[in-house]
Amino acid sequence: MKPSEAHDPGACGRANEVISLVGDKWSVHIVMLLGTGTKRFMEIKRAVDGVSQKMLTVTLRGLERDGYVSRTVYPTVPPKVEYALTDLGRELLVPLQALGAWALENHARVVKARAAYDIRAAGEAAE
Amino acid sequence: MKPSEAHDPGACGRANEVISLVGDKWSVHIVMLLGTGTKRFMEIKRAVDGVSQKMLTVTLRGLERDGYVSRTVYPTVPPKVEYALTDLGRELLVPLQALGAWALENHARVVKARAAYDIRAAGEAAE
DNA sequence: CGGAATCCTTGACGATACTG
DNA sequence: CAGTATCGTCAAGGATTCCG
Repeated sequence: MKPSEAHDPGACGRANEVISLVGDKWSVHIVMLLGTGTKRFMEIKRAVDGVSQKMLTVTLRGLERDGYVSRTVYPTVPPKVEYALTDLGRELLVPLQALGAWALENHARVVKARAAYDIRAAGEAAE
Repeated sequence: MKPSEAHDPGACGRANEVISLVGDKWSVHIVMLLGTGTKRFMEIKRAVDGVSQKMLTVTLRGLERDGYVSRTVYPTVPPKVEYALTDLGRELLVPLQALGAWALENHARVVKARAAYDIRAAGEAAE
């Protein structure tokens, strides 16, 4: 899609399904993390700070359903479940990391813009 | 943590502030749309299907605060307010469109994976 | 260990009405 | 036209508990 092109509704609808995944706070974390290699459930839980076990389960299910993540159960005692990126997941990692890199590079500018905005807003409120 | 092990907690925290913007369903739509040129409030509302007036206002405020979007008020009657991407916004557009392009290209694979998963799930439930 | 089930709180969002 | 304000709903998500 060229930038000059109009905002195609149909395309955006379809793209949204994938993008909404990025919207899920934890999905991005997990995909990034699994980009570094196969992990077990508890490893992910420890690595992704602040995630509840429920949300982790739900998120992993969603990623598995969408074909980004594979889930392998070893029927041992105690149970052992490994999560890894699929080919699709590894491909998704590319634009995702591009976005992440941009975010890191430009985070300071966003913070600065926010501070400037808040000062302006405070000034107008006082006037 | 080494660069090869991409998931640096501090970095992810900072990156999240920007990525969480992508999480906002409407923000992406709007940034993409404004990528095609300056728009008025009602133009955006009409173009972005399903957005309520309130959410549009809130989202635009957020984008303005973060420095992605500029807001220009013409004190005429009736009022006229124009929204456009800032330099920062246009730069964000790059990784965002990369993600959007990926989403469009691979949407079919996700749908397929989802269908396969659902069939598997149904089968297990029946067994 | 991994996960399912339950309850419960919060805040995100939509609908509506009003203002400049 | 471009908002602001208020209210009600509703589901996402956290805490907890039980199971294989």
